[in-house]
Amino acid sequence: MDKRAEDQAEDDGPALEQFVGYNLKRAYMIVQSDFTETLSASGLSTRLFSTLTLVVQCPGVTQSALARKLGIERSGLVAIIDELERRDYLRRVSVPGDRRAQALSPTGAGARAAAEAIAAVQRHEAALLSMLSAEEKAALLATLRKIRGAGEGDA
Amino acid sequence: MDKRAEDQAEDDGPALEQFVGYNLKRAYMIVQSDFTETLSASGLSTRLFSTLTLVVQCPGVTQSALARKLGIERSGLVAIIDELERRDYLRRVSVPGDRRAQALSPTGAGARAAAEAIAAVQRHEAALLSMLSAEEKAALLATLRKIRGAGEGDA
DNA sequence: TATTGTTATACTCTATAACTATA
DNA sequence: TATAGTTATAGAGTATAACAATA
Repeated sequence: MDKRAEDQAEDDGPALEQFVGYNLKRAYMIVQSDFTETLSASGLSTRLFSTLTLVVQCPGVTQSALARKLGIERSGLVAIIDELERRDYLRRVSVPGDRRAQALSPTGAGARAAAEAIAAVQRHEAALLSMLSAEEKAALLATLRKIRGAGEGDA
Repeated sequence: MDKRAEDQAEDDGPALEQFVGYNLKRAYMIVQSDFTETLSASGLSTRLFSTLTLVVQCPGVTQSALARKLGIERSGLVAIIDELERRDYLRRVSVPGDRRAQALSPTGAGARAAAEAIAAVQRHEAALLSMLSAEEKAALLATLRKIRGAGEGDA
């Protein structure tokens, strides 16, 4: 019995395994790891991917609004936008009515990169979760959205 | 309409919302945030909590085996063990058969702290997820474990 | 006064590489 | 040669606090 098998043979017991939070974290790390690997082909990190995807989806969104959508501070968004602009995936354009704000406008290259990345993630996620039936996957999504509803309203 | 309502009124669309990974991340962040807040009363971080819990549950485990259980590098475990030992929650004890290894032995204070933290997390998690029926929660755990089974075998 | 974008800074978590003492 | 614990170091990712420009 090698070390890996030895670890798995030991029962981690109910203490951690009983928690939704613990299982959520472990499952998330599996999916996140596959996700990161999938994206690395496009040279996109998780942050760049979700930011780019949202900008493509909501062209003209301001940085502050985008930071709220992403659930991060607007100060943290600056470096992400810098990088996406450096890759020519989006541009900061001034907003006519408000000279403080920067609207984010995806370029053609950005839209193409987002579409390709989304397609790749769809393929890889479907393969990774192929052990789940369509019903199971739907039930999982419904439950996860319920949990999100509990916490994201009063955030 | 304030800014928060405005953000929510915009549809984030199918692009990100369709992904299990994205919903897993958002749900995980909700639960993790509640978890961290709950633990802060005991002065425990997530890392300290799960490490201490595992040591209490598997007394005598070595650092290398523990690192594998936690899914982190053994170099990263050193500071965690240092901190738990500093708080007198566990001790490094030499292993008779192998002078390289350090077995981790929980103290009485460590066992008590772990038990209290687990009880607190149980209470808070039950309250946070009170919108889920017992069946829903069981189905969620079963599905999450299936996902874990897919990824943690070949890790 | 409040908000937008920005910078500077620090903190947490984690990984990699190299070292030592053992095996 | 390989493994256990350790150290040093670096890299993400994020948060906080402050600032100038603008509302």
